[in-house]
Amino acid sequence: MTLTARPTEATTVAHDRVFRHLRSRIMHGDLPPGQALTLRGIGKDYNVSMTPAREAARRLVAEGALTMSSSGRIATPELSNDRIEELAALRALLEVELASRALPRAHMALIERMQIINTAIADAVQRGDAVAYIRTNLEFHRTLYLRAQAPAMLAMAETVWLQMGPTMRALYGRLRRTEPPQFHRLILAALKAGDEPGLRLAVRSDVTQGLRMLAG
Amino acid sequence: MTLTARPTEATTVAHDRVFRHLRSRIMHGDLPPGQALTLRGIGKDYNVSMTPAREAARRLVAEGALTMSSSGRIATPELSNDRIEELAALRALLEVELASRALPRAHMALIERMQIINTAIADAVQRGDAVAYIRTNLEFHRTLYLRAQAPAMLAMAETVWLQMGPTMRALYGRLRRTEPPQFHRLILAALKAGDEPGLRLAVRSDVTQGLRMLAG
DNA sequence: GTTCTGAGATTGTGATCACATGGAGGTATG
DNA sequence: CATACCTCCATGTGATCACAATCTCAGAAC
Repeated sequence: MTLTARPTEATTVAHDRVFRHLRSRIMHGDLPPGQALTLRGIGKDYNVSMTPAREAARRLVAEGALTMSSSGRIATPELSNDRIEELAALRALLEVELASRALPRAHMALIERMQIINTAIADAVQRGDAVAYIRTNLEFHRTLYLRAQAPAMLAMAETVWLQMGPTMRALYGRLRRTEPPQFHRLILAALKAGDEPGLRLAVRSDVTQGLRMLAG
Repeated sequence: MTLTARPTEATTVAHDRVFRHLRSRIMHGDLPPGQALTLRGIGKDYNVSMTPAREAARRLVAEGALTMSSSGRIATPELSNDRIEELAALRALLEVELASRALPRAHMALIERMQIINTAIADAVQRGDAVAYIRTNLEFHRTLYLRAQAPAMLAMAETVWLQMGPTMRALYGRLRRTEPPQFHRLILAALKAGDEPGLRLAVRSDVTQGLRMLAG
């Protein structure tokens, strides 16, 4: 807690470390849907007692990253098709708005960074690395949305990503993707052209494409 | 977002009871912005130890209903004007969509229920009861949105309400409102007429009116 | 009057424990 | 062979405690 010497690291509190690490794993599809977790197990993984494990679990449940049965057992969520559709609609709503707000502030340096990330996505796809694919894909989006200067909106978008994390991984396995997302090129083109309607369409298409593959 | 409790059964779990009660108080403006809370104090209020109080507080922090300082102290949020604007924009985004989805399913019985709630809002306004005003106003909106069959989206809208709760109360004091929300009449009229564009506009106007008064 | 200091009180954190509940798996019974 | 039952282990819950960090505020120093 008092180790303020390290500049980049915030709090070193145990429950927060557990929370952040677990959150990242879930968001990036490191855990399959329906994966059961136990407080004692989490505690053992991170060398802490049940207390910090419980607090991390609580926060994750509150964010929808984990579900709790009536008896208190915790697991990653198994989403129904309706829920997946709804979350995709939420992504479309939120991310189109975020992209739109970021557009006036998206200069060339940002677009170039996004292009580099896009090549990393292609890498992950070629390696068939689902976790790396999800992580870099979200990084692509987050890089843009950070420019929107809308932290509450970005937090909501991340909450949606979090809820979809385990399912995204399962979906990736079914998609057998061989190429990077086609709509990323459209997003980058619209950004360069300052074309807002085009950007909105491209983002909406990108965030709902997985859904279309699921339904089709 | 909250646990799916069986309709008639009250959960006996302490931390959940604390969580729900505190959440309701915050959402409805029972606490002013910046109000500090302590775990031992919460525990005392609900006759429980620190443990359930901590868990409730964690969940509320995760939902944005409470903020945590770097030293772990918890308090209701004091929102900047930028943040208020952003949350209002989120309300507009989410609630316009929810209303739009509810429209095809909004039959006369629902509209009549909303009209009854609207008179309760007028009541609260006349009595100058801020908490009752906020609660009935949210009930008006929630009654409509429940018909949208979009639980994740509704949960997000509630999260926004939650974050604005304490500030809403403070705003209400400044507004010195004497009449019920004018746009509620437009919402009801659009519902009756099945007028989607009109409904979207009315909802958008309603959820951003407080903001306009703040800025103006 | 203002600022610094330091001691005491307050507060969050994490570990541990007793307890009740629920689930899994084996056994008996049809 | 299937199903009901029962026992034991695993798991979440809540209370309590020791501890460290932090806040508060009275009093001293300038």
